[in-house]
Amino acid sequence: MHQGGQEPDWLDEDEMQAWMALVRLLVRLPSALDAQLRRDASITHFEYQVLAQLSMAEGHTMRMSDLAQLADGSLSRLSHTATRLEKRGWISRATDPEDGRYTIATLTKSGMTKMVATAPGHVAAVREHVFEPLTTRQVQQLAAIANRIVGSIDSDTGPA
Amino acid sequence: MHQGGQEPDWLDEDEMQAWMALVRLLVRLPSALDAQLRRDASITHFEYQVLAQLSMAEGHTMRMSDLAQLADGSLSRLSHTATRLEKRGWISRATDPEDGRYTIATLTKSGMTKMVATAPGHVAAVREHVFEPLTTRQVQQLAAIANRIVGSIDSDTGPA
DNA sequence: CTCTACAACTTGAACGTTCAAGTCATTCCC
DNA sequence: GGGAATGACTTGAACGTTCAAGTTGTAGAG
Repeated sequence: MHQGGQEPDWLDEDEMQAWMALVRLLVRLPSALDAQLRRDASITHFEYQVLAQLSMAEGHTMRMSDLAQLADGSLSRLSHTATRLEKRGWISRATDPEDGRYTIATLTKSGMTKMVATAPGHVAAVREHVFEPLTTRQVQQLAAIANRIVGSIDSDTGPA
Repeated sequence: MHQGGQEPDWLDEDEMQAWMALVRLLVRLPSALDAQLRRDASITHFEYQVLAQLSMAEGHTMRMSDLAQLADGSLSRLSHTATRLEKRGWISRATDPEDGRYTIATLTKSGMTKMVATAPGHVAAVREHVFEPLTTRQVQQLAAIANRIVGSIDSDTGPA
């Protein structure tokens, strides 16, 4: 808010250009990736993330709260999403026998099949729009930049 | 399974790390900026973009279709948004007298006041989360990277 | 052992976006 | 000049996310 140095009220020309480019990226890339998943798999990017995290977990099982964090979403959002995924038969939920407060989500066999069918197309889209247009060096730069920005947001609000 | 040619099926470790960092950025930065605008100005980021574009236009006036493109949204989305902004008294719409197919949106005096009150806080948030955590060099890199990725998306779908 | 506090969900309503029509004005072509 | 084609919106319903309760389960204090 008030770093010691100078904080002009507006952005200079270079900053403005970078900012507009970033806004376009923030709008277009998510919508392009969402569009591919909706078109080819009738699934949301967030739903994909949920299924993907489960498919990578031990026993294809995870607590809802851990899953929410890994998939970058609120618990409420995950709960609604889980309801939908359950209706489609891709996951199931059960109370954690070791602690009744937790709910454990499990990827079903059908859900795993869905992932196997969906992942290659999605990875291809990511590759096409992110890794193909960039040099190896730019990919490293991007990772560093993204981590820096997210770090700044985390230190502002809940770092958890 | 992979290594066949230039397109392996999965991402290697560096790519995976970069990809996860990017996804986090794509989720967290928009929501952080939206949150600031909602909290301090009861306005959406898209609504802000619309008002900002109008405030920068000649005569604070623009065709809906041009506005939709500059604000990176569909015409339908802009139309709904315009209805809301009109109800709040920040813009007005009128048929283009030179061509009845177009609709011209104009920022009202009250809308300009809103912008003047809202912009500094939003710019501060952008500065805090984007420019402060990055070096000048990283800002340049980010702009180049964003343009590359958006270019790839544009060349795939509608370049317009 | 009960009472309070808290954490992990779940739910329903409100909100914004998308999608698929639908309306209206202009242009093109015969 | 009439009729199809095109482009610029607008509208309403469906969908997903957020926000504000509400429920349930456990731990901790007394």
